[in-house]
Amino acid sequence: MARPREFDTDAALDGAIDVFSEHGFEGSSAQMLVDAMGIGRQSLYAAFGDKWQLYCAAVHRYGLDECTRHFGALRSDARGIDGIDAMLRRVVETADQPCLGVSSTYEFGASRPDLEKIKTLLGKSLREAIVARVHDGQREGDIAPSLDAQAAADFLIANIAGIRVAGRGGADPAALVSLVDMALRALR
Amino acid sequence: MARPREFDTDAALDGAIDVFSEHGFEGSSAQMLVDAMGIGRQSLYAAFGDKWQLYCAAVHRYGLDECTRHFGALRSDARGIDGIDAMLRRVVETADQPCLGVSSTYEFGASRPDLEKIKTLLGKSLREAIVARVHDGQREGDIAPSLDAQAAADFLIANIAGIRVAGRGGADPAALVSLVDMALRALR
DNA sequence: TCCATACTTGAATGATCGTTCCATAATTGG
DNA sequence: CCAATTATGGAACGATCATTCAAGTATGGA
Repeated sequence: MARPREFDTDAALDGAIDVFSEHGFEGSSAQMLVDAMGIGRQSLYAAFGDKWQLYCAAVHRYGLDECTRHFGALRSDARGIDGIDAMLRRVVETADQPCLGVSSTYEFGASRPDLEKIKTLLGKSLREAIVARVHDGQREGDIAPSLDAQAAADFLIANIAGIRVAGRGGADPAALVSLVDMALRALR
Repeated sequence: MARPREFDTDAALDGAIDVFSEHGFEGSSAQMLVDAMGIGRQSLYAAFGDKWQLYCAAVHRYGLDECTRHFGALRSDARGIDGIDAMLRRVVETADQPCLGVSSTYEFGASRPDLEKIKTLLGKSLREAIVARVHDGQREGDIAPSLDAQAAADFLIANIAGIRVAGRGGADPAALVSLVDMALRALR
C-alpha cells in the first residue's frame, strides 16, 4: 500500500477551534474553516463528515484540552486554595482568546443533544476536580468548612464564565484579576 | 392626509429581541425576524434599514429595558444588600430566557463599534447604580467597608453573566440560587 | 366615494451557503 | 516505473441568504 503524507488532524482541529471560537458556528463558513485548518475542502468532509460534526469535534477537543489545563493549574500548588487561584489566574491570562465552551453554550443553549453529551461529561470531571481541591482547602483551613463544596465548585465554574464574558467584552486584565480576588473572597 | 394604522414598532422590536436572543445575529434569518415581529419584510427594511441596524436597535432596547429592570430590583428594598439580592434573584428567575447582552458580547466581542457604543453607555449606568447600593450596604453594615465598591460592582455584573451562562446551559434554578448566595458571600 | 398613505405579500436579484463531483498532483510500497 | 492511496482545488449543485422591486390591500380624512 502506498501512503502519501496525511494531513495533521490535530493541527486542523486547532484551526477549526480558532475559527469557531471567534465567529461561532453560524458565523463560520466552510471557506474560513479550510483556510484556517490548512487542508482542502474535500479532506474536511472526508475526515469530519460535515460542518456540524466538525463543530462537535472541535468543541470536544477544546473541552478536553481546557480541562487538562484546568487540572494542571489546580494541581500546580500544594494548597487547595492556591491551586484554585492558579486556575482562575490562568483563565485571566487567556481571557483574550474567546472560549468555545462559553460560545457554544450561549449559541445553542441546551438544545443540541450532541453538545449536551460532551458538556455534561467534561463538566462533571471538572466539577469533581474542583470539589476535591475545595475539600483540600477546607482541610487546610483556607476555605470555610461550612461551605458546600459542590456549590463552591459550581460558583467557581460560573465565575470562570463570567470572567471570560467580561474579557470578551473588552475588560482589561487588571479588572479581571479583581474579579478573581472577589470570587476567592466568597470561599473564606 | 390619510393614515392607515401603523404597526407597533416597540412590539416588533420585542419580537426581534426574542429571535436574536435565541439564535444570535448570524443564526437569525430575515424570514424568522419578520415572522416573529409580525410585520412585512418591506416594513422591516423601511423602519430599521437593514438586519445589522435592526440588531443594534434590538440590543439597545433590550439593554435599556434590562437596565430599567435591574434598577427597579436594586431599589426594591430599603437596605442596599437586599436590593442587590433582589437584582440577582430576578436574574435567576429570568434565566430561562437567553440574554441578548451576553449573546451579543460573546458573538462579536469588542469588534463592532456600533455595539461598543451601546454597551459602554449602558454598562456605565448599571455599574454606577450598583456602586451606589454597595455604598449603601457598607454604610448599613451589611457589606465589608474594606471592599472597593467599583470592584464589587464589576464582580456582581460578571456574576450576572455567569448565572446566565449557567442557566443557558441548563442548570436548574436551585443551582442558580446557590450561585447568588455564593456571590453575596463575597461581599460580607 | 375617492385618494393618498402605510403596510403586506410574492417574486426577483445576486451573493453566499454547505456540500459533492471530478480531475489532478503528490507520495510510497511493490 | 507502476499502482494504489490520499491529498488538493475548481467547478457545479441546489438551497438559502439579505435585500429590493412591483403590485395589491387596507385605512381614514376630504
